Amino acid sequence: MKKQPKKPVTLADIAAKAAVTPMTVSRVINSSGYVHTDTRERVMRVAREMNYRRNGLARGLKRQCTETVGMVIGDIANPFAAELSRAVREVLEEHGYTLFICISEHTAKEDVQAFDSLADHRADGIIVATRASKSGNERLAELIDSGVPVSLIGRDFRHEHADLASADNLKGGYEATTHLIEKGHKRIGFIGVSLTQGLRLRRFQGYLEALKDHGLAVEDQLIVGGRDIGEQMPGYSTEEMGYDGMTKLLELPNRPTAVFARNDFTAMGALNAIKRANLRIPDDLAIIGYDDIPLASHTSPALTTVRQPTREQGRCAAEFLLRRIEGDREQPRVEKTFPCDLIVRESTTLLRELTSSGNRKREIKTA
Amino acid sequence: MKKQPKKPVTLADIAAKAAVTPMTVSRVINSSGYVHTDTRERVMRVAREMNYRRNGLARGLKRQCTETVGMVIGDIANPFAAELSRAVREVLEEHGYTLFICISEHTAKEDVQAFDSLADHRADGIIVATRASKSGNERLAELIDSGVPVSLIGRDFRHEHADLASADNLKGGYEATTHLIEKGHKRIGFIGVSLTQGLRLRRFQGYLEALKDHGLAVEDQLIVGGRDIGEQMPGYSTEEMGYDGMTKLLELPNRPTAVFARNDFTAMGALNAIKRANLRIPDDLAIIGYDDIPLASHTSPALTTVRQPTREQGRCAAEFLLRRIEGDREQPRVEKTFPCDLIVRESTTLLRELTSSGNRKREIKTA
DNA sequence: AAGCGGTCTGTTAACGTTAACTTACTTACG
DNA sequence: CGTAAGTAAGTTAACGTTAACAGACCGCTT
Repeated sequence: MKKQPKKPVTLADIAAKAAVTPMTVSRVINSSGYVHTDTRERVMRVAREMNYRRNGLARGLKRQCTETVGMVIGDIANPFAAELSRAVREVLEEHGYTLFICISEHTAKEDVQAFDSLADHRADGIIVATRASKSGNERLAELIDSGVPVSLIGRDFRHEHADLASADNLKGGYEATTHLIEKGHKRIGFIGVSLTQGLRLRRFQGYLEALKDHGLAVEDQLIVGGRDIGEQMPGYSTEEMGYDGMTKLLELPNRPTAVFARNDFTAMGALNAIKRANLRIPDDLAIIGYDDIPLASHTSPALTTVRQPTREQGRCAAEFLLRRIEGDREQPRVEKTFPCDLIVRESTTLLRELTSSGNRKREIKTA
Repeated sequence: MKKQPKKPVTLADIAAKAAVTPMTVSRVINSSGYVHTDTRERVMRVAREMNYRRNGLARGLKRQCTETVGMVIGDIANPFAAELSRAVREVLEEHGYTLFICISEHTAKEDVQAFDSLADHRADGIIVATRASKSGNERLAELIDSGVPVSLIGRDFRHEHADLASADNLKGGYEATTHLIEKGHKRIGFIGVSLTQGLRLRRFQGYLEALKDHGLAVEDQLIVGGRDIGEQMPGYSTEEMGYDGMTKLLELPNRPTAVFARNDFTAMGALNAIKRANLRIPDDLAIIGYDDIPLASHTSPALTTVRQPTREQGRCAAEFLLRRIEGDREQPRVEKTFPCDLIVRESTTLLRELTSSGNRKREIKTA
């Protein structure tokens, strides 16, 4: 009497065995409507015996919702994205939604693919945490127009009906740079973008603005790394970029005294290059990262960096999305920007500053 | 004549506008069967105009397959898992499948939840890369029994109809330890497990066996870190564990001369603790990690570690799964184990060894 | 001219579930 | 004792798609 495992058990199968109609079984499974206690127990027993699993496809088709949310991120293995997804999941779970994650590997093509997959499989909503791209934005706009609830995290894209949670990376970059300037640095490099591509990166804009506001010149040769070919680079390999970029900077006849790295991984690669060159940090070269990944406090010297409120952004985006899913899909856009915090650690702080405070602005000699 | 964005466009809508039946539209959309060129073009035009998106639920329900595969991983932000998922996706994409990822955060409860979600939404197969747990294994067995194709990566769980790809971490751990022993170390610590929990960790078993085979005693006090409370720890925070563990080891009256860390993050935390204690690596303390994450070659000193063939495992698991999805779901289990490579870098190699080779076995003084 | 294979399109009936409605029986109360 | 409210089921018809089959027409062979 062993059954073929091929065909999954359906409500009808259970109904037959329990001498009721599929509708009654449905009521039992969903605990909705009236069912007599005896019947309920009988049905439940049979369902368990037959190892019933509900069919989400049929259910979703009929009910027009799947209790599922998709999230698109550019790069797994990025502590920032990890924390984001964790926060998103937390919120969704409280509301009974399941999170499915798609990875775009930072390419526009797979970004679009991910949107399509999620939309086609009728996710109730989509959270987008990937970098903007032309084709991605277009497809996104199409989906939003056709009624798919969308919530963005730090993506440079606006739409009337898509909410946005982001960090104030412009200010973060500004403060990081200002921090270095206040330490007396006048020649500050940036690792991780090309000048042309960089304009899309808010923290880089902050860097430029800070230099300008303090009357410092932007030197092309101090801006290194970043490939112009569409940034097809998974974040995890950016330490390579940091190492290479810093190596390039060190070869300059007149090298910078401080460096702002695009993110902490880049900073760690740079850190390594500096050490290999037998230079002292921060005495010979100060360095600042971005994101405050867990490792940042575990390098030596510990990395000065900028923390963005990751959990908050994730939770916020999830809440925005749920409001849209469960409420009016056409409601006007909401946008929330979270402030960033400068986390000062050793990589920008001279040892003597650590003990004696005061006299902050000080000239640091160029090498 | 603007339409309500609420109701998604269906084949019937297109059919009406294009003066054909839904079946014909279906044929056009799927490029199957005969359709006259004129008709095809007309239908395609209308479909594009109306911004049609196919309904994966209805499609999956009717066709009994969703062209979707689910993957469960314990921890996003783990370079190992990232590389795995990348490889899996690669293979799946070649075969027209979409990958959805679920995160279990290393808890059994969410492991089970992820399995359920994927099964309920009728993923065509599931790739499992999480650590084994009792409840997880049970649910997994149920699903496999009821015909869901499952492929495992490095999970300590066997089932007649679930394939397995894994790395030989026992041997990896053995070789790592042997490497240290050959460098003359006699007191070798392990950071990252408790003695009781550790028996599930193959690389730790390798450590124990290597010690035994070389006539070295296992000292309880040299084995630190790892919490007994179900290992609820996301990998990204393991640098904390490395730092704390190493700190504990350094406080011992008779500290080890070498340390094997559970993974590279742990090793990096330990590295940091050693530096803070102003000890030299590897002179005072040699250290070896595991996984060879990209950062491992960018620490200073660069980290000796064990590399597992990550891409290969991912591709293999995906191929196993596809064979099962597209072929006989009841075919006997296939299992493939990949060898690991010891990657010797600076953290276990004395500087003088780097220049002059030879005379490998040498006594290293205890501090 | 009958018949055959190829082309094009339409019809029907599911896939598994559930919203909405209907039926029937029970109890409760003025 | 009639009727309203509550309980416990069953019936019907979708949700959007497609497999399977059935026509209808074409040109081509024999």
